[in-house]
Amino acid sequence: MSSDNIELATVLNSAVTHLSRRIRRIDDAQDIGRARLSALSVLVFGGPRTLSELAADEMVSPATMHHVVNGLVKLRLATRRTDADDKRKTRIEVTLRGRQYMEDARQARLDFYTAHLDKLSAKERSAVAEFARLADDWVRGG
Amino acid sequence: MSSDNIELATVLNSAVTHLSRRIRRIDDAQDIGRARLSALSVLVFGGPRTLSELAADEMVSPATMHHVVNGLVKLRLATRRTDADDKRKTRIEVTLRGRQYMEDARQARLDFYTAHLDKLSAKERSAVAEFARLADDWVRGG
DNA sequence: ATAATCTAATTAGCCATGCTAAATAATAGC
DNA sequence: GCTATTATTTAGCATGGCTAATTAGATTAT
Repeated sequence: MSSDNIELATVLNSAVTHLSRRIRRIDDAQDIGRARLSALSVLVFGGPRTLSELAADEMVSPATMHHVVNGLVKLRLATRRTDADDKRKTRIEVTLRGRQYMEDARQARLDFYTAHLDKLSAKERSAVAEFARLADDWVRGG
Repeated sequence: MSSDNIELATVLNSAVTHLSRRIRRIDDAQDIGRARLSALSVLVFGGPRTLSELAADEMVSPATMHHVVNGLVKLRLATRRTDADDKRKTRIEVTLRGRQYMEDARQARLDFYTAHLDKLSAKERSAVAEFARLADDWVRGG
């Protein structure tokens, strides 16, 4: 572990922190809260799943996810129904309305990114693409 | 706006989303919640300020920040006192204990980053550094 | 000097989002 | 059939978000 990497980690930590805050502000412009938006995105991009699976994906307790899903269902962004094979399980599925909602929210983020990417050189865009690839590795590898 | 940039924005959005989730898990290992941790970091790195200023920094209402600061003060991570020049204003300042707390929390994040950076080539590290610089620009420029 | 207006924080009430614990119903294993 | 395990829901609490109202202090206008 070199001191250069400590310095780079510090700079990266700061950048990711500030970027996350900025993205949060974009997300906060949506009508629903962060927990609902995040759970909805798991459903939209990952497909239907049981309440417990969704809770595990989001790393919260089933009780918490129960509340979040209540909110999504109330807003007609998702539906819940008993699993066909196991009456104890509840399957959660995104609605068309929820899918459209997510698309709008995602588009707001993409607009932020593309506005900035459009101003970059090919070399800079290449660096961004490389970072995205590395970050994905980090998250997958733990 | 090119379709390549839309694709890159999509990939970057996904990477930042997943990375943020991962960082959140690291932060969640701390005893205090996100709002308190975030407010504390503003005080540690940006210095003492009034309650309203802190609320504005965190983009929440003064009433919300009032509650968050109550929590920090109760845990002795920050102090509050009436401003010397204006009796309506409350100044919030981090304690030594709070400063140490923040350092521990930050170190947990840096450990995550350095563990991954240590495995990168010089070229890859250079891309990460470039991204950090760009992201900072994006956040500053709005 | 006094009154009117503005400002900063606090209180009050409500809702969302976290948790643990307990309860209920369904399923699995013996 | 009975016991143990599993999935969800309910209950209670704390944190963190909001708006509205209140209180006290500061500034401005008369």
